[in-house]
Amino acid sequence: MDVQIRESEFTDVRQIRLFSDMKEENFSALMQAVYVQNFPPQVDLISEGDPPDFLQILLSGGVELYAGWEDQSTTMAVVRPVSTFILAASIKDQPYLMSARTLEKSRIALIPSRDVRVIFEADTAFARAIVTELAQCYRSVVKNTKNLKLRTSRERLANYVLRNHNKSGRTNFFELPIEKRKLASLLSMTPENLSRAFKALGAYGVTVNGNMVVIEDEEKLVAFARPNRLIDDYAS
Amino acid sequence: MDVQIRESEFTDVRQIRLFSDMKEENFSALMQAVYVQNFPPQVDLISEGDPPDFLQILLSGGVELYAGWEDQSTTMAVVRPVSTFILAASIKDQPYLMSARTLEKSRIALIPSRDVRVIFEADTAFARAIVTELAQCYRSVVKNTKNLKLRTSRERLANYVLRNHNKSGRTNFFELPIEKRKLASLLSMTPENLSRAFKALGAYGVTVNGNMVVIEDEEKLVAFARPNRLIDDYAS
DNA sequence: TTGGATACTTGATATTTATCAATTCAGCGA
DNA sequence: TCGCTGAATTGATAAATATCAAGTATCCAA
Repeated sequence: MDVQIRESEFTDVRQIRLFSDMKEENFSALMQAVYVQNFPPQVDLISEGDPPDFLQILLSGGVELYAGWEDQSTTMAVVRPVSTFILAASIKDQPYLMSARTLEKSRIALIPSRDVRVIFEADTAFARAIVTELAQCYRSVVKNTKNLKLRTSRERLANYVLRNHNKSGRTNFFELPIEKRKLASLLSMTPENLSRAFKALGAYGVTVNGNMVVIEDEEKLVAFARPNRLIDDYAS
Repeated sequence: MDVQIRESEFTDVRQIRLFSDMKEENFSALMQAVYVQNFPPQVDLISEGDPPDFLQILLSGGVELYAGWEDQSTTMAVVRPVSTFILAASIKDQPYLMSARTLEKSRIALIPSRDVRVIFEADTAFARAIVTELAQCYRSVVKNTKNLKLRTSRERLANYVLRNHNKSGRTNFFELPIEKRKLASLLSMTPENLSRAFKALGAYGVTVNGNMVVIEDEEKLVAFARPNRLIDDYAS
């Protein structure tokens, strides 16, 4: 059942970089076209190859972007609120390259791609924001490619642990935000390999218990992971 | 020694999608700021981590984009004329994520990034073209990620052969546009592995002699490579 | 609280890919 | 044309990663 966007969500969406600078009237016009839906976990939102009818905004919950080939499938990214996804397809009006499914109970706002393209033509601030967003997305994927091509699976895991450690305030522990088999796929490894890789990081002061990861000796882990701002820094 | 842009190159540049729709006066303004340089082969043009002073346009020759981490290095892409590179860094004014070097004798036009950003604000057609270009770049890297994560090295090579076969007019043969060790790096494999992979493709009608690749049985190769438009189609 | 489903882990083994070493081959300048 | 240099190939081996098969832990619903 489709529902209205809530006042607080309206504010959240307005604060996304993509929309924050656009003219009030254009933002309102976009929000007129929006509709919001609630989804249970594990629901397919879009399938790769489909035409991009909507730009989607995750309001709450979590979404997995994944892609397949023949009988294989791999997790490409995890989206957390509040942010948009599949912007490039919407803008180019080209088929989705990735599928998306909810990880958990999620609320998602849908803006018809047509409306996005219309406002894009009309609002220069919006156009500028889209450029920034796309450039950011592009750079993220390039970093990910470097991560994949230049590092072993253990090194990828070690840097993943460090990134989450930093993201969660350097408190020397954090909870894995996704289940391990999805993390394995995201890092391009099998669940078995991930399990063993975690064990191997024990030598560098990392211990895992369920979803809880503890970093006992950050220095040692850094020495092994050798993080690099041109790969691991999400900001730049 | 810096030189002037040639009349024919001016026309070539004007025809790049990125510039084709912009106002004459703005294009002229950009071209005023341009300077052109000739480079011998194997010259470093930019280094990852550097600030993006210029948007570069390859007029003739060839450029390799590569990236490193610790003592490793990998080829990320090969640029052919006439096209721009490192647009995202220029627009975002963020450090380059990749280094670039000439593969052969090359002519390159340099536009100060500052000028690009100024004209970007002033010319909506240019802004729109930049969005299209960035979306295209993003989608290319996503396809590449799928290629890397979902396929074995032999499958990547088989699909590489098929793509070049199609690009060169389906004449059942083509010449490798780069040396094999760079191709190996591009496909994320070692030169030794590439050599053996080519040999293995013999079973599917592919023979290699120096830089010449012959496809004797396209059907058989397709059956092995299983190309997919959401990975191998550069257009969409 | 209990049973069943599913994720996770562990061990054994297979496959893929990388590394190292030794030739062979090809291009190029003297 | 010769000889040098670096690329490419080949063989042997090692390392990384995947697969298969149990077993264990965990979560959730009845």
